[in-house]
Amino acid sequence: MIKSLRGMNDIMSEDYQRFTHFIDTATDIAKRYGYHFIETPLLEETALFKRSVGDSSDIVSKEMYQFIDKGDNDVCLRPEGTAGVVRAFIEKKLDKAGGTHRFFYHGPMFRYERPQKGRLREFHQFGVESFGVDSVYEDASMIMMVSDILNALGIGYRLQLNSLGCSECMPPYRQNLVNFVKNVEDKVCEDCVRRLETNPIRVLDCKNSTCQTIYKDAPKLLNSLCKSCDDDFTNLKKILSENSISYEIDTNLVRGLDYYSKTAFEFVSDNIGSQSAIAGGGRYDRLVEFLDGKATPAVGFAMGVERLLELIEMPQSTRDGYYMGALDEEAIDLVVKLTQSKRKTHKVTLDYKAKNLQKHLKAADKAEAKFCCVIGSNELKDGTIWVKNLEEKTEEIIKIEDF
RNA sequence: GUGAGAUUAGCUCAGUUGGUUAGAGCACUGGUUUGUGGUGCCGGGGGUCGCGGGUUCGAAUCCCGUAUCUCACCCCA
Repeated sequence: MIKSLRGMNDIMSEDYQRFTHFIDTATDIAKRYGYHFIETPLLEETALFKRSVGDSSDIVSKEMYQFIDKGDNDVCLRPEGTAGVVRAFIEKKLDKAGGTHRFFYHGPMFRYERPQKGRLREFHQFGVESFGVDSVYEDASMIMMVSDILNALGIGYRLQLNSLGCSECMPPYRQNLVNFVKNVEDKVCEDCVRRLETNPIRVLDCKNSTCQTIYKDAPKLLNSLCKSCDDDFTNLKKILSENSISYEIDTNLVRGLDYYSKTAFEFVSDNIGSQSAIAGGGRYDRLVEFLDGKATPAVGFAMGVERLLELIEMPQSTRDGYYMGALDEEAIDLVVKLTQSKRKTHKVTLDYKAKNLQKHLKAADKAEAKFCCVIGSNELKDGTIWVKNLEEKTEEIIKIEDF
């Protein structure tokens, strides 16, 4: 038997209900915030991700579905959504056009990882990107938007906040941190030694308790911010508080992708295991420039759809539409005909076989129909149809032409 | 990529120190109460026990390999 590839799932039945409910809800809210849908290709030039996400990140260095296509191009399946949207933004020359441009997207992403709960090789993200607004109010709006989406879905969360500084204050801080860690290099774990080379800021959220003890005295990013970054961060906290969004400051919160600066945020859930981040994002003012566009401030976030599906409270399903059945063989053709016309306006479940009334009622109940409609020899003779409202338990016999 | 645990019917799971034809509940399906459901009664179909080797007179059960899932690390949404 041929099975689906490791870490790749079929989405159907109840999962699909949840999936579309999430996408519909998030889409609706994104539109209210002024965002427009964008669909970018699943396949992009590998260089795009090397330059945006960063060569040193795990995502690019070991998790990409990368191959040479028949035209000798080095391509890969997208491991995340932002890079493609930024590429499209620049390619359509919206950077030169100026103004603000807001996009949302959703679709599959691919990373060659070891699957576990909340982590798949093909997974789905819903994300938004805002270009051209440098005000921290935009960062706050975006956080409130995520909050709106999660609230609409009945999902509980904690919001963690940090500032990663800008090109002015981050590099000196990074150097300070590297120096600090180098002095204690023999005491920290292997992973941290490796991080020193790849992504030094990452040592801060190392889960090793020995490391954590050592890093208590490490220089703090929030104490090293320049005036502009510090003001923005203070402002952000103020705006969120005024809008009743509660948050916790997490000085160790580091986004995994290279392009983030200033505001970084993560929404986490305590109810889905170790893969607890359900949404993450932040500001990336330098990325458009990195990808050869005209410098444009930008901020965005992405949500992991599969992680959210487990947490969504689904609205109670209600009876809807009609169930049609025949009590006698002779009535089947008429039932089929009536079903066809009823389907122009309503959901109709049709049974092709003649059965007794009890069977039909059971089937109608299972189909979650609101009305059970049957035709037998009596109805056939009188030109009527028997209709029972399964919710109110009322029934009536009506003329075929009035049905 | 590392470590640990799982895998038996469509689903959730039993299965004794290795011993006849591998079970249950739910689901599915047929009959029935002679035209009234979601909650009656009686029956039926459905499993190369994840896959491949090995040990044994005999393997769902023991051993080895492998795939997948789960949990943790790592990473991230």
